[in-house]
Amino acid sequence: MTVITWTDDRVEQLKKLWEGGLSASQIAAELGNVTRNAVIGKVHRLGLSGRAKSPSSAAPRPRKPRPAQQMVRMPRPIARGNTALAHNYEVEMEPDPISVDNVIPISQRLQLVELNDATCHWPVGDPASADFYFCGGKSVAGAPYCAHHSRIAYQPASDRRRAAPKPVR
DNA sequence: CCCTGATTCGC
DNA sequence: GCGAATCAGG
Repeated sequence: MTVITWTDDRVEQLKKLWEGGLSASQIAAELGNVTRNAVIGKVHRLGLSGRAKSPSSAAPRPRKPRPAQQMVRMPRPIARGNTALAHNYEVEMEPDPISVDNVIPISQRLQLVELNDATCHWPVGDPASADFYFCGGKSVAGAPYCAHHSRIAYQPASDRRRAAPKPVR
């Protein structure tokens, strides 16, 4: 497939047709092998964008944040109640800096069924283990964790720039 | 919804 | 530099 670019010939024809008042799509059809987007893009690059264009088109466009598909950024896929890990390797959860996990009073510890909006959902220990439990502390408003654990759970971790693969468009 | 040009931005 | 995606307007 011959992929021809903008040869002098085609550019000249483009200019002629454009200034002739033809629309971008018409020009694209005339030239062939190009889309009207390509034509418009080229026209702009050539600097002959302003024809007798509509003033409305020159309307001040503030800026487009262009989130494309807005992607919901979760704080972190922290281990929720039960991920049913078949594997046995060390659960790499954020190690508690102050090691509160070991200090949570047994009386406060909860089983899954005991959790509610007011209790901290922070899992402690191996979910597959019998001594697994949830923190059970007092949940902070808007968070499923107590003040201490929500601080851990919602830590920024890392801001990645644009790691969007986007192989096909 | 069709069209238009305009703009942005990943490639 | 190129052009698809996206936008805003008619």
